[in-house]
Amino acid sequence: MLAAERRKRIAESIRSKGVVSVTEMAEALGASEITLRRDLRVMAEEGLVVRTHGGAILPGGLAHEPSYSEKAHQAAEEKAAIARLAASMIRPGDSIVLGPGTTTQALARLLVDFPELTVVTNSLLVAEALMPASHVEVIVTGGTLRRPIHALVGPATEESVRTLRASQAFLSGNGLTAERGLSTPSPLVAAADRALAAAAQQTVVLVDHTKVGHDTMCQTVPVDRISTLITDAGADARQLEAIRELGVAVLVAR
Amino acid sequence: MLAAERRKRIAESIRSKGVVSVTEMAEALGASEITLRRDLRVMAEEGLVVRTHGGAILPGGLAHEPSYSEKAHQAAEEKAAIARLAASMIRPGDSIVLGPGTTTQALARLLVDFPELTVVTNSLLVAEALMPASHVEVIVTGGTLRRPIHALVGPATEESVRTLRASQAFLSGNGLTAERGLSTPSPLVAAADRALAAAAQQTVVLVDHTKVGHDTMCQTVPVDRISTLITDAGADARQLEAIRELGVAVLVAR
DNA sequence: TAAGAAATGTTCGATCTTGTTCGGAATCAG
DNA sequence: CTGATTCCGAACAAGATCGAACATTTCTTA
Repeated sequence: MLAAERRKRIAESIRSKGVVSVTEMAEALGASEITLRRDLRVMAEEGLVVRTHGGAILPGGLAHEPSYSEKAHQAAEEKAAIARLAASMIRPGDSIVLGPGTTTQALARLLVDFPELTVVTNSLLVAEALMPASHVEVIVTGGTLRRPIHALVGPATEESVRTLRASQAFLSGNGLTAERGLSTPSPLVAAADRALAAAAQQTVVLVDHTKVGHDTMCQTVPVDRISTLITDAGADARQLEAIRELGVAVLVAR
Repeated sequence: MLAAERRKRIAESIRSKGVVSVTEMAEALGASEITLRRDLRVMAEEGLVVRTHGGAILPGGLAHEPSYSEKAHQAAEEKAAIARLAASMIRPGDSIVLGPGTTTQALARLLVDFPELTVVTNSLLVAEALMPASHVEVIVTGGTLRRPIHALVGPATEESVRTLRASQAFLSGNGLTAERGLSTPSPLVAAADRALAAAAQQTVVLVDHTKVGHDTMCQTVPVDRISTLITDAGADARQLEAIRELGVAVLVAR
């Protein structure tokens, strides 16, 4: 295994998952931990990653430093798989909407080398992730900063999306059921999500299995407004079937 | 085996896998390692590959220039001093505007523990810096992402500031002279800066000494619209005097 | 066929990379 | 707060890779 090849794999892994662990990568690449640490140190000096205890995360500071352990265990692998499947639905020249959330952020990172694309987002994490995507035009909605999700919400957000039209909106949330559709705990976030969905012809919902069957306070998008659902293999089959019967194309990422 | 054929095979291999190893290719092509090294050296001179220890990789893959983070370290001490002085001008309960730039970002970092404050900004770096500032309400303008300065510009930016009013606008720029006022190289950025300044009763300009006396393409704020200038001790005294005579309060941070 | 030129291979000391050990620092669990 | 665990980097040793210089082969040309 060449050093350059190793670093490339590290870069890929960190771009799709947002985080890498020294131990995991050492095992996956068949190298010792000290070698991985040396790689990460070099990459950190080049600004490609930011070193943390036990691994590294993407640079850009916006991703509030998740001390690794926090973020790593939250279904990062599943989210990356969902993001990959979602990315395959996007065509060059499209205009798309990306909502807040770590899954949409993972999707954004996959669009870095995309040729010709316009992305509308209210998520600062998505905007940050698309910073190196030189062929992607990024339009950020205005609004009030909602710290927990690093996104913009409020009347200004809804107003600034009103004049925009996109082909697809990729949204995430905290809960999804067949009865109530996509939901989040905050009314402000829900209103912003609704506005984003209204700006697109199709709404694609990205949620990992931990959210399927859950319901939270505020409905953002009813099921009949969802055209596609992308989730992972761990999702409850009965819920998925119920959602599918309501006319939603349900895709399971692997 | 002809040299040309060998190089062709090397090029094929590197295109499909992204990397080649000297040892592997030597064995696969039945040539010695020194020959492969010579081939790679020639191909590297032609820009077809990038040489690494043990092999070569595709060019451009890891091309990453840390232009921004580099700039952040220039005159960091002076910028911090300017930011401190600027922060002393802000009162609890104020509404202020922060423009793009590393100096305004430094100012934002000083406001983290500020009680009661509303900040309007088009800079993602400022928004990021204010993420932990739990008592500061952050309003981000909409707009198109301008990557080099991590800020939002364009008609949407100007539109979204139109309904806002603040007491002070803290702006930076790439050049400042008595004749032409504050200037930046980009018309889009200049228009955004003008809109920000128009939303505030007073305009405070923050520039370190390296920018005083410089002039760049697009004027953002004429001198008679500047109420206060904050710079550091290295600035040209004659320029400062000329600016002061035009009615600007000139403060020198130490 | 023979001489010269170009490409290729071999040897060898220098350099770079990698892995192991170990003491210290950071983080976590209780 | 404390002890245990994990992670980190320094220093050294082992192995791999490098280029220079020279030897060898292959190709060209007369």
